[in-house]
Amino acid sequence: MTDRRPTLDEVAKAAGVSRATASRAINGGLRVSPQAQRAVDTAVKRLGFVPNRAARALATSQHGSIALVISEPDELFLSDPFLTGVLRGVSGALEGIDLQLVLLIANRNRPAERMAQFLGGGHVDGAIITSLHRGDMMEDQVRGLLPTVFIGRPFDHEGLTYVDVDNDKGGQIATRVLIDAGRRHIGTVSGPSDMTASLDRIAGWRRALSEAGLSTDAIESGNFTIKGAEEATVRLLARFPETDGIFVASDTMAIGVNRAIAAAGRRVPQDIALVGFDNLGMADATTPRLTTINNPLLRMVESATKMLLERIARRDLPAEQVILTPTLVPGESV
Amino acid sequence: MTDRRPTLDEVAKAAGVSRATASRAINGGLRVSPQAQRAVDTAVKRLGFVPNRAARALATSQHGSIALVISEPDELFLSDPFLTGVLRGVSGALEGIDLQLVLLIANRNRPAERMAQFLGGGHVDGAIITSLHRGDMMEDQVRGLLPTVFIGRPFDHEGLTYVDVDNDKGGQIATRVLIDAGRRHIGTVSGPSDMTASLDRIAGWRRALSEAGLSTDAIESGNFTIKGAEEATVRLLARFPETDGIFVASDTMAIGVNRAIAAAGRRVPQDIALVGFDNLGMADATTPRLTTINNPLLRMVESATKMLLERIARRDLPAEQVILTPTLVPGESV
DNA sequence: CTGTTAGCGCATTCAC
DNA sequence: GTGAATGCGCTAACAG
Repeated sequence: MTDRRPTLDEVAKAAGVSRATASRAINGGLRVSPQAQRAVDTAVKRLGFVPNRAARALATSQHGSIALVISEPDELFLSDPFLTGVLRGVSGALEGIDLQLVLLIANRNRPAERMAQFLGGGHVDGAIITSLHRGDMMEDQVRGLLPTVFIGRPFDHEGLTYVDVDNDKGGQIATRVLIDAGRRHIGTVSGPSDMTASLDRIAGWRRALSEAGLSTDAIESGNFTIKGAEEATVRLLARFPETDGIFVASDTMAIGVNRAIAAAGRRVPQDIALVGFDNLGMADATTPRLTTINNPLLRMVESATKMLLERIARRDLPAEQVILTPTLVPGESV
Repeated sequence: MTDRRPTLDEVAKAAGVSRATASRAINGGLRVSPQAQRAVDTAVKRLGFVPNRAARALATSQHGSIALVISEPDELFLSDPFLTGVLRGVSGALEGIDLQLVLLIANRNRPAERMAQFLGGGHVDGAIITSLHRGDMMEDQVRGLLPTVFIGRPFDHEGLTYVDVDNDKGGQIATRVLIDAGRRHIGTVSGPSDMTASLDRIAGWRRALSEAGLSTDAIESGNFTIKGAEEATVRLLARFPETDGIFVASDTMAIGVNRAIAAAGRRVPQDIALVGFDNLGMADATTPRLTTINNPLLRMVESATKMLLERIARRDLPAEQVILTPTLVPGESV
């Protein structure tokens, strides 16, 4: 358990070169003679040398790691495929790159401020922040402190770099599908009001309805959870019994909406048509298959990661925003 | 962006003490006079000093980080609440402890061996490994190399420390519920055969059936995914049309099972009774509410994290296994 | 209780 | 192309 790992010194000695040459050979091999390179390579292999990251970090003041911050104060903690998608995407984008992924999850006991303090502490080379809520105060804490890319537009996005899907447009597309299907009493089960994604989707829903001259009163928050959506739907149907279409702000919530509709003795899509949002696998889980809006999450995450890497390499890049376009995914719920 | 962070030297100078004293004051304050402590404290606060982790790691040869390894070769990557639960649990158990969580996700491009190599490289103080598949070869790579706790029994568990739920017993409980409800043709939609959790649950199912003198032929693998489960159920019902009960090895898969049953024109529970496994939120997503087996995942994860911390503190602890007991969660699917 | 002295392992000047 | 020297920021002996 305590067999000391070989150091660069030992490699150099074994290869019959100086530590400096060994170091160069290991880091790209610039200005190293072929034979020295070979000698070092074999020595490295023979001894099983692995550079000590701490020492390297100390010497270069680069840590070889980035933080992934998930700000989720609720107990619920995104029982959504969203999180999984982000993890998978970031991890995938980091393949082949020698960067560690440090995971920071903010919650009640570990508030966002303390996260931010850690980020500012200079322990990582950069950060990707997602699932941000209003009041997290994360924005100011990282602005100018370290390279950061947000996934999902932050509330206070002045001078910040982020990638997002056009949630407003997505809401519009979804709602228009319902309108085009002849529905005239279209409600929405929205996400929590402290996230920009929720607000933007609501805005799109509202805009499409207004343009069509329809009422925008039927809105209830489902908090991005199954149970929350079920309860929201119950309230919605109580307030607006004539509802014949619902834009559900996430596919996960559609499960709850479906249940409430069934409990009310109504059918999808005959009585009430449904359009969801995300298409991250959950749409397959509903019967009938949900019509939904594709959220290009994986592309967003990959962009975010690439942008972060650029920003780590060149710290003077101006803030940049990337907005991807959502698309309709037909199903059988309209 | 490049405003240098204060160093311990500067704190010491500001506090009018030596670097050593400043260091002691910051690390617990042992053998430090009250006034020196105060002086250092205020200096730290005033300068906004944050210890450099790399330097500290280099000096102490402790990295202040543990790895969470998720071994998921499939593209699917656990679209299951399981992963979320593990992340949340580990993150929660680390609260207040100054340990970073480094996330390692193995997949096709980044095979488990390379993970293991990293782990052996001495960049983290310990590791929690979960979602292990047969052939990952992770076991040998970490054995004796660094403190490690597995969540879910590894295949080759000789001398390894792990926590697990008693999957065999869970399978038995689930199957007995079906038997007690009068079902006599009980199949199972299982997980992938390269995970111990799958095999153990199958074993429990088989044992309960054998004891009751019932057939154990009706088994199909659903691979722990919704779609896989749907297809498995189609096959199962084709092979055994008389099936009147199914033990579904995960609640997530139950969604697919449900769909296949509905597509076959049969009803739950009247025609076919269902018992799932996990109770990690997904059971709420099915109609009727799924009868399932509680998987004490959060407790498992918390145990695993605590055990790891102990093992990091005392590297001579003998291997240890913790097996938690699953319990029945009544629903309306039986 | 305190300060002085050495490293931890590596990258990187700078002469050669 | 190579090696000797220096420092990254911190902790840990040691002597006082």
